[in-house]
Amino acid sequence: METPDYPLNPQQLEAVKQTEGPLMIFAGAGSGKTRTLTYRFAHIIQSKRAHPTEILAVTFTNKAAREMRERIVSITRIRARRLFVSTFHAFCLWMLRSYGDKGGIDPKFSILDDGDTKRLMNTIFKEMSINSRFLTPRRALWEIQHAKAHGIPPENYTYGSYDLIGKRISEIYEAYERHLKTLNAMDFSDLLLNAYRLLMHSPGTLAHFRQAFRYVMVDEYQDTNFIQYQIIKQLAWEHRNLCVVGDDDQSIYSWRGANKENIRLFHEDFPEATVIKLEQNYRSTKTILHCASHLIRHNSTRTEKTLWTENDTGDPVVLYEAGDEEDEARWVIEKIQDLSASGFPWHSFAVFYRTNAQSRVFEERLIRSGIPYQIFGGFKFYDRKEIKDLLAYLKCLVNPGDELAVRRAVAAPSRGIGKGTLDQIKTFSITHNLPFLEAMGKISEDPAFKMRKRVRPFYDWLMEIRSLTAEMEISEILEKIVKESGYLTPYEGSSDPRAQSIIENVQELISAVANYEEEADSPSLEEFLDLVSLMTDTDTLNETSGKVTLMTLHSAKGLEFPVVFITGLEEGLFPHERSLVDEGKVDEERRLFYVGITRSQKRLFLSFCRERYQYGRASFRPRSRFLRELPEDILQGTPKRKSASLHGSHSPFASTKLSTGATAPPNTRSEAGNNGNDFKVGEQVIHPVFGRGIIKVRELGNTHPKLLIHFEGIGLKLIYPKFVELTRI
DNA sequence: CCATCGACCCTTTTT
DNA sequence: GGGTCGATGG
Ligand SMILES: Nc1ncnc2c1ncn2[C@@H]1O[C@H](COP(=O)(O)OP(=O)(O)OP(=O)(O)O)[C@@H](O)[C@H]1O
Repeated sequence: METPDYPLNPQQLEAVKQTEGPLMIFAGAGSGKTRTLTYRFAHIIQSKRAHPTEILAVTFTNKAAREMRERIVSITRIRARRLFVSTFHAFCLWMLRSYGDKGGIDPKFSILDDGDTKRLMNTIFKEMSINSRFLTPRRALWEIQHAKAHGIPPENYTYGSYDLIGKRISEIYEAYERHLKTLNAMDFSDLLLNAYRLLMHSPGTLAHFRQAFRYVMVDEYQDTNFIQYQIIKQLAWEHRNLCVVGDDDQSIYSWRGANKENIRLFHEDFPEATVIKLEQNYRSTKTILHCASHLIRHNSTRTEKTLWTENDTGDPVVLYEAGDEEDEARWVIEKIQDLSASGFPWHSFAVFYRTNAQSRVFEERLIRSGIPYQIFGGFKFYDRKEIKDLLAYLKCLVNPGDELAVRRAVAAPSRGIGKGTLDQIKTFSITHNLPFLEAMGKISEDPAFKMRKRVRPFYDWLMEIRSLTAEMEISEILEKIVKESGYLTPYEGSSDPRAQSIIENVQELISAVANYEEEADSPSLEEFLDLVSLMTDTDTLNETSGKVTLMTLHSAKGLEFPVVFITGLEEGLFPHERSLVDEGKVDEERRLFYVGITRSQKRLFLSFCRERYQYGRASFRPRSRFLRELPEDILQGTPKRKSASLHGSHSPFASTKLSTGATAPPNTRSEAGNNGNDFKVGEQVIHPVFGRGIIKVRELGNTHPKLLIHFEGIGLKLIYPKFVELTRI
């Protein structure tokens, strides 16, 4: 059967038709890679080459998976009971839960999130009495995650040539693994690593999966790590129907073990592979595309790609030099309002930044302006304390070995069972080789332990709930836990908005559970907890939500928006200072910028700040080197602003046209002014430009105090007395 | 045992 | 500026 009239160009169609044998689709941003992969999946079904469940497609995020699944269903009109389109993590988790017993894995294992692993590592450091400036828990975790991404077990761990520190980390790694085992838990990297081990140690399982998935496809291939590649390689090794899709210029996750080298490995392992290039960009204007291509050429190690578009030239890229982050946010929101007035709906806009910490100012401004927005990254709903507390109860019910969950549940709310008691239970569980919760059970019946009187009621209550899990809905169980534990009691009737929000969040959790039960085929507590563990907030992003989107550049991968703002283009922030030590790392930052630029369909706005508050202190940084790497002819500075808005155009920081090819111009601000410390709220002053005004707010800031001044006939302005000559009346 | 306060480290980026 | 952890006193 031939392809129906899929809306694809000839190269895309070629990739779709080439269903047999290894295939690499290698192409630049916005060239329809994901679209091609989706149609390829559909085509394999429609041409009856395989049953829908015999095709595996791996995506980068759950959201991408969900979208691809929906597209496939709408193209093929199949009734999809279970399509294997998911992230690596979700797929590996599924393998482990359903076939883990073949590799000696207890399928009820818990998944530890970042906070859990951090806390675990802290206790390990205490146990091993490690207190070093060079070896922090954070650092050890980082090393271990890296080792795991490369499939290195503790005994083989080495750290460069620094034997001493390497040996220490290897010991920590070993202890960490031991703890995970007693907890019957895995961290995120374990999901991949243990799935790989399962395949390698259980020939029957490997054979089964090789047969089960006759076609394998991977999106965002450039950001797969070593273990992920080994997994797909193993699955596809015999039938060799492996299609990978990627763009080396968009590799932005090497810091968490992603390995661009996988592109080369693919060619080595599958030398017969066909390579198809896609060269037409369907997403962006000519200007934006030119900007992106010009930038990325500054990277030394990359494969040159042709990328062209039939789209319009479009508007110039706009650069704004902001005084500080408040001014930057002010400018962004002003632009959003302008464009909104000319017909762009709120969800056309995305504001990107390098670090999550930068989001706050934008949020505040958006709230004040009454613009609806959605923010991703940083703090997740499921990271909130009240949510984690309640989920801990549910985890105890599933995995009695999960000491972390039990400890958390016991302490929320506090019920007279403290650290001493819990440590005794811990010791008992080790000496008697029992899961933590069972040790608690034994102790609560043993008269030798005085504290049993306090432990018993809690334990019995938990067991009672556990005995009900079979017959009750999950949401009912959760409600029972909330009610009978008295979790909300301290917050009820409180007028504190914080308490109010805790109650609301708990209610939201209950409805989330109920919602899950309604949607799922065969809901289970275990599956719900899995979904929560793997959920990221980008998964809840909605492109037609009628809201402005705020996110980091990393989260923006794979998305597209009509109007994009890339903010904080300062040396040390973007590229981040942690990357400056290493040319390769700066290249990755540049790719990140490339990814950001290429998310944009119609308009692109860039900005940087002269001054930015970090950790509450001011820092001055020159504009990002990346700005000098953009083509100067399409870049347009925003003309110097004339008063009119709430927060001021501090005249010394007027925007300038970008000057390329030279180092950033020196800071032109005058140091002549008063440093502001001797102005008081309520004082009247005269400003050289705005005239007579009264000081409303004095913000002491560390180095550069700010004054909020109300000027007659003009309104409120933010003034830096250090840079302007203010005269007292 | 637990609530509160202060010291300290922190910030890249996320499945 | 903020969140986490440990010391301290109730
Ligand atoms: N043949 C085509 N005809 C019309 N539109 C297309 C075609 N191919 C791709 N597009 C559109 O171009 C945009 C980019 O496609 P897609 O997201 O698949 O590209 P991509 O290569 O995966 O992008 P990136 O790697 O930058 O995330 C989408 O809006 C898609 O619908």
